Amino acid sequence: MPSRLIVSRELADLLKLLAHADRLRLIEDLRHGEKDVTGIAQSLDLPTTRVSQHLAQLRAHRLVEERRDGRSHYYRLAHPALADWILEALPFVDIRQRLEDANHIDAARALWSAPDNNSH
Amino acid sequence: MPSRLIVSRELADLLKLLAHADRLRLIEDLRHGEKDVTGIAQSLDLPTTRVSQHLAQLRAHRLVEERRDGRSHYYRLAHPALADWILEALPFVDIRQRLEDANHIDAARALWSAPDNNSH
DNA sequence: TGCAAACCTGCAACTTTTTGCAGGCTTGGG
DNA sequence: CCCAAGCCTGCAAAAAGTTGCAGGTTTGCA
Repeated sequence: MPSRLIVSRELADLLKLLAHADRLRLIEDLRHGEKDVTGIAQSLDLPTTRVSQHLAQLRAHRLVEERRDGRSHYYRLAHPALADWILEALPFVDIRQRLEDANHIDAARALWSAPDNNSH
Repeated sequence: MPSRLIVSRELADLLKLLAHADRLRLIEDLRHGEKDVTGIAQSLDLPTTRVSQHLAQLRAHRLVEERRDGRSHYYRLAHPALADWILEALPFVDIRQRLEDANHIDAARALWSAPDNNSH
């Protein structure tokens, strides 16, 4: 039984789901608590339709959970540890391109880890 | 300055690079040491052309390094820690779909972590 | 009841990736 | 020198992913 093959496909699906700048920012945005679609759209400066489409994908794979209250749909990360795991990839991002400016990643990591301060 | 935006794009590029079943298997295959293109192609059961194309992508992003010896090109992971990081995503793969058969992932993890034994 | 806010989905146009194939380069051996 | 092994790249067809828009649903409020 080709277990390795199956797992690699499923892992690839997960990574594919995460491999989009909007969705990564969205996950980062939900890192410090739930938020409604309009709120996310505003803080990421994206049309709500697009945010909704990204959320639909994340929802289909159970990476986010929804809570409805009135007209608003509040989303939260189903597994916050996944966001932590993503942050651990930052050193590799750095390596991937050039070793010269290894410091701007440190700055970015600080930004991402910090509570939301609207510094896009 | 939109640091967050830049980082999310670069992170997305990295994830995109990894988000392919062949490339994940390839990285896993190199986990226990260097190997030449033909060797990789055989153990993954893929045409050498395809392996070569995947390697070109990984090489372009400095995720693998090359060593030539005679007619063979030997590849190795530039950063083995990245392979470890990938394995840490397996619990999320499991979560992503259904919680019922959480055990087949454990089996797969064992397979992936074990030294190469040709059990595809 | 009527209207608007907040979301969601379907769909078509567009962009990006993947894949196989044809052809090219380099190395080692006869 | 010539051939074959081993690998690489270019290219076009196919597949997959993204995006904006039009239109739909539900909820709250007057």
